[in-house]
Amino acid sequence: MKKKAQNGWKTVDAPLFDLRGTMASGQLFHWEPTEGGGFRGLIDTTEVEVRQEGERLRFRGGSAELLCHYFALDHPLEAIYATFPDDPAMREAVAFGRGLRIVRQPAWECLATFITSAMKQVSHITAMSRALRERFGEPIGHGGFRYPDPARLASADEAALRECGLGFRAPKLLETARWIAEGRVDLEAIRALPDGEAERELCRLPGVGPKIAHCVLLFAYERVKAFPVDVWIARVLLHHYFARKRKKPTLKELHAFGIHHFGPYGGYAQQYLFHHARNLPRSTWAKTG
DNA sequence: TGGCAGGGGTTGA
DNA sequence: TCAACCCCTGCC
Repeated sequence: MKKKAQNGWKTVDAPLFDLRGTMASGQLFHWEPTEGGGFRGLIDTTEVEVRQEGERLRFRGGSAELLCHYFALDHPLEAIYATFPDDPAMREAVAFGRGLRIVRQPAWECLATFITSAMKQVSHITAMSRALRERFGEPIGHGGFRYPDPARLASADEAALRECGLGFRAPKLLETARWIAEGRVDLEAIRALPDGEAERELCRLPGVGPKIAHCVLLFAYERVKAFPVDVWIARVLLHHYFARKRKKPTLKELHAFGIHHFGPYGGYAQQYLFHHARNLPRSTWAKTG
């Protein structure tokens, strides 16, 4: 791991890492692209600007350790790929997304962002995240804002959240923020629970169902086997693995298939399939719905 | 320019 | 199992 300061810029080795792909893979919604082809954002409370130069990251703000941890540069990607099922869909997805990593996100920010994501496209999730930060978050550095903590959102009123574009998600986020601020739910305690129990605890929260619980397990609690099934993954699975089935599987059945078929790093497999699917022509999915 | 369909899900009946 | 929930974006 190399580090070298120059005008505040430092570098760190980042072999087999695709920064742009990771940013665009639907797990992060608050990084702003910069003119130099990089990104500016916050890692929890630390303002960071980062860009990729070959197999290295050039960054300012934060430390090499912080970036390595956040971007999960310690995950053994080649070994993870080796656990994936050897089928055409998976091979194509890995070839397309090589270097994509599942980031270690702060739990509250991850949970709150995914509560706002229901029935929304990436561009709008990004807009809601920005609006919430700017309205309720603490300002940091050069125009950046922290994600508002549960206590801050708990003290907001629903109308203010709706003004951030949340629509019917506003009361859900508000209630969940209150539960956490009041100590009725402890996200760090959930982190320590086994997968099944953690999922059940998350699903108690208003606005959290199986899909969002699986996203939090995967993106915040590093449960790399967790397998969120959203409409994109459902499309992929139906298209590649259930095309000949007469009876269309339910979401629950698709989830069970995903957990079983994709192995110990199912969450990684899911992320590669998702990222690949979203970048295929729309006509690919015309028949699968 | 305006109108309309539909979207990365949850929930309650 | 299914409609309702907000509202913004993209498309015609």
